[in-house]
Amino acid sequence: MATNELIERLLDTTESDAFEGVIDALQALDDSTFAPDDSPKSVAEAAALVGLSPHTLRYYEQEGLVRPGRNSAGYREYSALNLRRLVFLTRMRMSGMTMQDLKRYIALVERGAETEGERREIMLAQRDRIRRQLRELTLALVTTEYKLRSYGGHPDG
Amino acid sequence: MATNELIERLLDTTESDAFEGVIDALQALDDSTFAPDDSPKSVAEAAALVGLSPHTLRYYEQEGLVRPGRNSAGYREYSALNLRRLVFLTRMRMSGMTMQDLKRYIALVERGAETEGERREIMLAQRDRIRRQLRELTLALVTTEYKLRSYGGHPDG
DNA sequence: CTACGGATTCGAGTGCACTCGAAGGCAAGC
DNA sequence: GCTTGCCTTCGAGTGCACTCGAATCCGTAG
Repeated sequence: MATNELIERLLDTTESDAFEGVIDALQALDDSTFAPDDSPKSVAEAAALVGLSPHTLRYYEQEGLVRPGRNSAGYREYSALNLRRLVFLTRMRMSGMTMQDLKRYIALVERGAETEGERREIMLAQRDRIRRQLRELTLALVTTEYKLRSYGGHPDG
Repeated sequence: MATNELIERLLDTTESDAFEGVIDALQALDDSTFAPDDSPKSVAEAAALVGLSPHTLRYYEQEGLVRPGRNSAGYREYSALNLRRLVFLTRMRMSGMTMQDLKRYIALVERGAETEGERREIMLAQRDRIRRQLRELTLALVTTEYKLRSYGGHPDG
């Protein structure tokens, strides 16, 4: 998977120009991975593409986070744009953003460009949370490495 | 806070010797931070030191994760060893280890040194989970950076 | 002696994010 | 035309990890 390679490059990067380049590359990769063509996807197909269950996708819709179209039989049809939205939602959820905050954010998106300032605030707060989590996770990683090294030594669990 | 500096050094480190050195340094720092002296701590003091609520500490005890002593009045007394255990528990919880797995692990610890092999397996699995999470968080960070850069541009939320 | 903060136990309640089940509709294959 | 399988809606149920409340006990300060 080329994503890993790009992430490695990102983590090694210090100049902000290269950083931006990698971000764009990852975005392009996302688009081709999650929306391989323009044909609308059923709820099952969309779920498989983004790694959620059909149930969860319906739940997200009910909460106002996505609005897929409907075909003549009333079935959901997820466009490439819908899929991009779903990928964004899963990323944010995985990074600990709550459903409530996500609903607030998406409501702003639907209200249009004049809400960008407020959205920016939300994303800045989210970035801080992610950074703090990265720190905590690193600490946890250190702790498990320490445990792994200590077997046969320290007796304190 | 010196922890951050040590983490920076850790993340910049490639030789495994230096890696181990930093791990030990962090462990020593932990010990002095969370058990400043040898006097046993009350449930409120212990909670403040590790950043949990007294309620949660009692809950952990009820689940068999710590066994603080008791004073003559029946109050809990957390020793330095108990505190180390609590720090470990919070680190593992923060990194997404479930209460069930933690209970399993601690039960093995209490059974003594002959369970080290099994404990090692659990910690290896935990390390993998943490690494995966680091990857997911990085992806989420990239996504929020992308959003932050895109305001004024892309119209797709 | 009494008030007070903080300790104890126990079981019940909360919030989050799904997750499921029931009852039924639609379209392709035999 | 009937089965099969995925689709629909709706409300209810689940699992996790706390979190709280009520009733009671302990020890120091005034």
